[in-house]
This record gives sequence, structure tokens and C-alpha cells, in this order.
Amino acid sequence: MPRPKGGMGLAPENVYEFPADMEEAQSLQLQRKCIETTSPLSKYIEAEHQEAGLFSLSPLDASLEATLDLQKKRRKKCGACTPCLRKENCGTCANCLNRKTGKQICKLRKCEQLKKSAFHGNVHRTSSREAQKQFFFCLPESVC
DNA sequence: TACCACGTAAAT
DNA sequence: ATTTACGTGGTA
Repeated sequence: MPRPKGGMGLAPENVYEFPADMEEAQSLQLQRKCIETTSPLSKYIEAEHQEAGLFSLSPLDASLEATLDLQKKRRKKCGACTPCLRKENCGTCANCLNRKTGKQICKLRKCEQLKKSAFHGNVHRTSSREAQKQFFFCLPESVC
């Protein structure tokens, strides 16, 4: 079963492999769902796996589905960290200066928990973006 | 990689 | 109904 390559043409060799076991398959389910449930990408990956007789990426089991629904929810500030306890906007950060169009809380008041990525929980947003991009690297341009 | 813009969920 | 600000895409 040839692993799909090409597409964006920027992928390191080992960026994408089919899941080796059920745990990894579920991890991929999480990533896929986080990216987009009904995208052509999802259908493509699903088809690839079925064709290869590997772990299917769907349907999601009930508990995993519940987990994913939780992840989709907008997170709330913890209310306990230093930034959360701060009452005043600094008035000088980019978010304060760009309040009208930016719609972001003052940087000094941004909850420590919310600074972390919702995608993987504990990685910087940029890393999260990279993780998402990696999913697309292996795909042909017709899919991306 | 920080900043900007925007849709919209959630709070008020 | 209005306000706040999360999540995400785009860009300089």
C-alpha cells in the first residue's frame, strides 16, 4: 500500500503514517475531527484506510464522540490564574489598542489556560497549526 | 511569530 | 439586545 505523497511537497518523510494500532487510530480520529468533520480530506483518509484494510477512522465510538464534542466547545477562563484575577485592562498592549476590530482580551488578562492550544492542550498555537498542516502534507493536490 | 480581522458562542 | 472575547484564518 503506497503511502500518499506529493501534494504540497514540503513534508518530511515520516510526517504521516497510517495508524499502527487502535490508540493511534483514535488519536488520528481526534485530529481529523478537530480539523474538519466533513472535509474532502476526511473522506480521502477514510477511503485510504478502508482500501488498505487498516483501522477505520469512522464511525467514531460514543465515548470518543463525546470527548470531541467537549473539545469543540469554546473554553472558559479558569478564573484563578494571575491574569484572570487582574481587573484592569493595561490599555497599551496590542489587544487593548485593537479592541474594536481585534475583539481580544487584554494580554495581561489572558487566562494562562486559554493561552494553550485547544488542539493538543499543552502546545503553543503555532505548533498546533503545524500539527494540522502536517495532516495535509501527504495528500495529493486534488484533495487539499 | 506577533499582529490584525472576523464570525459567533457565551455572558450580561 | 448588547457586550465580551474565543477560535481561527490571513498576513507583514
